[in-house]
Amino acid sequence: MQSTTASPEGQPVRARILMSAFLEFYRNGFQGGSLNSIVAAAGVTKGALFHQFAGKQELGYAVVDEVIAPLLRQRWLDELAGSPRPVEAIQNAFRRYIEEDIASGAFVQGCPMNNLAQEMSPLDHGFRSRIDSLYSEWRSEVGRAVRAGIEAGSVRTEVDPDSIAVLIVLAQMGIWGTGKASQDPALMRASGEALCNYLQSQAA
Amino acid sequence: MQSTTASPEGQPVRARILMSAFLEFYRNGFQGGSLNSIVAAAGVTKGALFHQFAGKQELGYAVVDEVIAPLLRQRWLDELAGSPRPVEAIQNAFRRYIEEDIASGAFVQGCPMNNLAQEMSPLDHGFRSRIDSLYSEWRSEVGRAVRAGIEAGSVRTEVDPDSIAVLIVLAQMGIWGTGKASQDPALMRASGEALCNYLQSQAA
Amino acid sequence: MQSTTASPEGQPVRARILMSAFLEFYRNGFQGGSLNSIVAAAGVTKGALFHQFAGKQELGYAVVDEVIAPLLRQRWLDELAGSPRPVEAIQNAFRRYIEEDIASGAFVQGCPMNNLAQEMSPLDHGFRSRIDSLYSEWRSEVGRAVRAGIEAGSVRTEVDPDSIAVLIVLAQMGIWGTGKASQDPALMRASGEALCNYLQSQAA
Amino acid sequence: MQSTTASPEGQPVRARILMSAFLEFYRNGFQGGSLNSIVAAAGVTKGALFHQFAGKQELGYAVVDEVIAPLLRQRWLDELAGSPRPVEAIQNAFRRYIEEDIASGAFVQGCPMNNLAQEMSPLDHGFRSRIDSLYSEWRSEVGRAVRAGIEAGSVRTEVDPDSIAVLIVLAQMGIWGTGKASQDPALMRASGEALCNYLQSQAA
DNA sequence: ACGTGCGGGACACCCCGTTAGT
DNA sequence: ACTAACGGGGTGTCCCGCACGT
Repeated sequence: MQSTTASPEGQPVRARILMSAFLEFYRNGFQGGSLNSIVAAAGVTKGALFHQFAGKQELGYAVVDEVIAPLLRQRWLDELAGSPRPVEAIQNAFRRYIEEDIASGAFVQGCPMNNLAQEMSPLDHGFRSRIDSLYSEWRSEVGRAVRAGIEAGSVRTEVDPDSIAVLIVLAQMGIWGTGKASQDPALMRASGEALCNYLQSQAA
Repeated sequence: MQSTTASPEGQPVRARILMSAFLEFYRNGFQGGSLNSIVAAAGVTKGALFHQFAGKQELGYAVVDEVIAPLLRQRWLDELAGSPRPVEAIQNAFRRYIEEDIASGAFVQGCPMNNLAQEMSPLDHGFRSRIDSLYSEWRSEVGRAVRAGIEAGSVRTEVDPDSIAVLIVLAQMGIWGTGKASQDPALMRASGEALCNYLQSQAA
Repeated sequence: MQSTTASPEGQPVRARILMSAFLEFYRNGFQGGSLNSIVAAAGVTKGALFHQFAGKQELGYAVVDEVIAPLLRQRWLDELAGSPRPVEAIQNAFRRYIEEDIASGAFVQGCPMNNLAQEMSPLDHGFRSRIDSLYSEWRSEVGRAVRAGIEAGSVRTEVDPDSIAVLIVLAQMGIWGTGKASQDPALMRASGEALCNYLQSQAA
Repeated sequence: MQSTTASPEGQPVRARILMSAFLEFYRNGFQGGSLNSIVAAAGVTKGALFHQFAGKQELGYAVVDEVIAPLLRQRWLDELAGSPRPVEAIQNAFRRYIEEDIASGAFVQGCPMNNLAQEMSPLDHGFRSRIDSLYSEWRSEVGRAVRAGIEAGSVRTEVDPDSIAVLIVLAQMGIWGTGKASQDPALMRASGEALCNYLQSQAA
């Protein structure tokens, strides 16, 4: 029944706040992000924010759970699920998202999940455990896909699926971190290709 | 009678402020770090800080130039300089620092340079250009060492030195980022080994 | 089907709110007390509260009228009504309630009526007039009882009933105030005994 | 040396803040008092307040230590110190201050020390211990004066000095509490006289 | 009769910078 | 070279009250 009554801008208030918060934290970090900016951008009041979330911390947690996690699954995990050729799927994903983020300019802001991980992991257990779970899920999905690829014959039998999974997630951090620090599209592309070349050597 | 007069604690004022600032920013980030905490930890007053540095921003720049840059060179670049076997040297460095940081517990705070890079690159050009220069220097040194290794016969001739350099720096970001996000020593070790195995495959 | 429908917890909503409000204001004062805490403790929503009471102020008035006033009459006035030996009755009441409040620990919170009187009298006429009426009633009842005691021969004929009444109510404020400020049961007992000794000197 | 540089209004900033805070807390209680009102009345900024006091709590403690305690000693303790006729001295003090507070209208605000004691004792140990110490000092001084009166022959030898001291402090709470709750000068005078009559019966 | 979502504003905190003085 | 007092302003928190809806 949801008394959300479709607000003026057409989105329910809670979703508007979450989206604004995601963007604000993406741009300025969690600690640097301002609730005033968030409510202003969302077109709502502080009262509405405080009604929906117990405070800045809970809002941050909700951003991870309700915005970042779905984004991760949509971008990286879903298409990996049933693929018999995981190496190609991963290469394609890297190449596609690198180009997308360069085209949109988003690459200079890095990866939203990694940004939060690097900023908040040592400071707040709630953030750390949520984000660590997502990275674990990511590694686990890659491992499963690689194992499937070995069975399907598209991946060499000697490779260690868990080791590859660790390296891929690690490389995603590093590639987007490099793009953010250098703001150099060419360097970001080179980073992606360095990884893709390594992956190619693991294919059957 | 230069202002380097040894203060009560035995260090000149400017150095004490720099060290406190480095630690504060390492722990709480640049935006989250407090000048009040810094001066309190350094045992000086705000007046002294503002006498030595024009403001928080300039202090941050000085931390990069005068603390982080030397640290980077000492830890990663110096021993790479004349080594005829770069692959081994890099492997050793990774293994040693991973163990050191696990032993000291510092791994949960990540890499100071990467922390600042991820937080400040999109927000402040002064930080970004300084840090990007350091990463460039790093890649350049690795590339030079690999080329030397090829000439010395310790590295296979097919490898692209620049590509390896990109990948190594990228992997350092990713490994320390993984350690920070997971707070799991085993996972950090596994990340390091995944990289070292790859490097091994590039040796002659 | 009046709104007195027994709620889940077995008490009608209005009574539950009043009790929660009484406790909240007793513990944190009227200004410091939070409506959110009250509704949470009562297990109702703010809508219910605002349906029953026009606002915080009216709720406070209702607490005085419907909780504190009955409490006062039950504890101090009822047993005084027909007593021929008022001095003993008052002494007994003081001694009993001092011990009860020490045993329950409530003495560190003082007297609910006096607390509200001291906090709100200069700030809000509605509170002041209600509470002042109760104190007047108290003095009036003590005066009547003392007069009855004089007629019954249990009180010396020289005493001024009104003066005694003033002093007794004043002393109740002072004793519970002393207990609250000192949190020292021995001092509270000594205060009560100092009063009882004085009263004894007024008996025939 | 005091760098207080005699501010525009002629008083050093810290003293102006303390005085404003005392008045604000006297009128609205500690919890109800607003730092904004205090700085506005003192003609200073938030920065100045925060520089002088660590927060609202510390400001409240300083008001007790640096405003209320001296006031207590000046009004009640000093002239009691060497008096050979303590009963008269105390009676005079009560009568004088009751009339003064009625004339100034301050009696409707009660006693500043008792106000804070009743509001904050159960909520904050720092307030409670400070104020309790002052009340203890008061009782101790009255006890000493009564003992001196017994030796000087102005007080009956049977009276218990400690018991009288307890009663006097208790009565001060009660008298000013009564004045505040009733806002009736006649009732406040009657309260004072009831106490003075009792004291008279203790004189030699 | 009562629940939900929300408005608007005040609050204490505390930050970074400056200025007058030593 | 260094200090202390102080200026403004922005932060997250959270409160009381209303307007719907059922």
